[in-house]
Amino acid sequence: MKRGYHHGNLRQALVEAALELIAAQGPTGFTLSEAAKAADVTPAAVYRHFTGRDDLLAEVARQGYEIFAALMEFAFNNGKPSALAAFEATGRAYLAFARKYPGHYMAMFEAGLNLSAHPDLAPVAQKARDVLERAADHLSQHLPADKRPPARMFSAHIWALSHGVVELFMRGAPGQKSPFAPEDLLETGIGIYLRGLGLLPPDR
Amino acid sequence: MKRGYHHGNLRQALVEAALELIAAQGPTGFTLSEAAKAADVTPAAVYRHFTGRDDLLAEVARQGYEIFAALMEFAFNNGKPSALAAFEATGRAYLAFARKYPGHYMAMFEAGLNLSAHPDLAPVAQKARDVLERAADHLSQHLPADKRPPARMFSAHIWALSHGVVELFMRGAPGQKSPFAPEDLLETGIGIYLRGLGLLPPDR
DNA sequence: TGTACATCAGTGAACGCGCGTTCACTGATGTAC
DNA sequence: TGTACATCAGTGAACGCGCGTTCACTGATGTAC
Repeated sequence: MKRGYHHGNLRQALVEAALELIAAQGPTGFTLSEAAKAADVTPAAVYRHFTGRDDLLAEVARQGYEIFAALMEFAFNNGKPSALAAFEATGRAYLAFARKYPGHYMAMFEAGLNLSAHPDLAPVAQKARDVLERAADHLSQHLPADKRPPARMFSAHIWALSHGVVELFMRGAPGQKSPFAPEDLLETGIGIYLRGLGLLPPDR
Repeated sequence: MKRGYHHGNLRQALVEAALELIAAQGPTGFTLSEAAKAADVTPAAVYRHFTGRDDLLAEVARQGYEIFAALMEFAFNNGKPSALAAFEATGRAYLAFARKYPGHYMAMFEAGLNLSAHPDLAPVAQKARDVLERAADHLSQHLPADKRPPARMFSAHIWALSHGVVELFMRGAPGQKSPFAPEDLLETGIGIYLRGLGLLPPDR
């Protein structure tokens, strides 16, 4: 790490400290003072880089959406090799993101951030949502127009299923254990759903 | 309300004050002191009825699971008039519960309570889960045994979808609005899923 | 019915704590000459 | 290359706040006689 002015890159160091705290204690357990401490810095120093606690939290979420959108985009891969394969890849990418970037995920979806209160946040969040919707739209082109559900509804179903799987079965829900791996749960769930749409052959 | 000893029924009054606070500010925004204040009582009075903040929160969740299980049981109605109708009714009941009892719902699913740390909580939570699983099991009897997914997986899919719909599309997610009513989203989602299982005719 | 007593729900004051935030400051870094 | 100066990232002390929790208490209620 290059040491530049004083600390070097305190801004990013704070973001990373926040990430670990959020991953460990949830978005509400995260504290400006603790993040400062983890970055070996006085709490007051945080105010050189962020307007306050909320702003730091929002930056964590923003970086999360950035990574998330990129990951989904990569998985979608412009609908190649096939609309179906690309769609299933985005589903897997959703879960992979939640697993690999728990701090980001929690900041994005469990912090209750007001998107419109943070102008930097809304567009990148929308961008992430758009990828999934695009994948759904591509795929639904393979359906006869009269039995085609709106792509936004289609993608909302998958988003909801994925989010539910993460929240209920991936978090080490204390005192409760899932009999299935989240990845399997999502994969089979999406499979059944796509069969229901006529996008997969009816037989298993 | 019958006025009994001193306050009457402070224990339940505190639970109800907590419910409103949780519904308004989320489970982590809930505060023992505020709940006491809302019940017109000193914070110290709470300790006559609960061992502390966590215990009060857990009681809110416990009552929630109680209501939830009863509601699901009622909707399931022992699989009548048909396994399919009963199953769909439980799905609707899930969402209805989340909408009607937001404070309970949040305490149950968003507070991150450690089920095993609160011995009263685990059995009633399990009871609620069992209803949905029973509904799934009934329904899956209508499938040929070789294409029948395990009932627990089946019910996990529906649970995850329902939970995701609540979290993403029912909460007045600030700065973000859903194009679909959560109820519609869940109903269509379950419909497609059941068609995928061969439990509904393939055509719309 | 009346009185003396026991119970115990709720009080009020106090505690230590960590929080987010502010402010005047200092001293390391970057830059102009 | 050396010096004087400007910048500004981070410090350290302080603040007011609300939190959960404790404790000795008080006084309304219930009960025994």
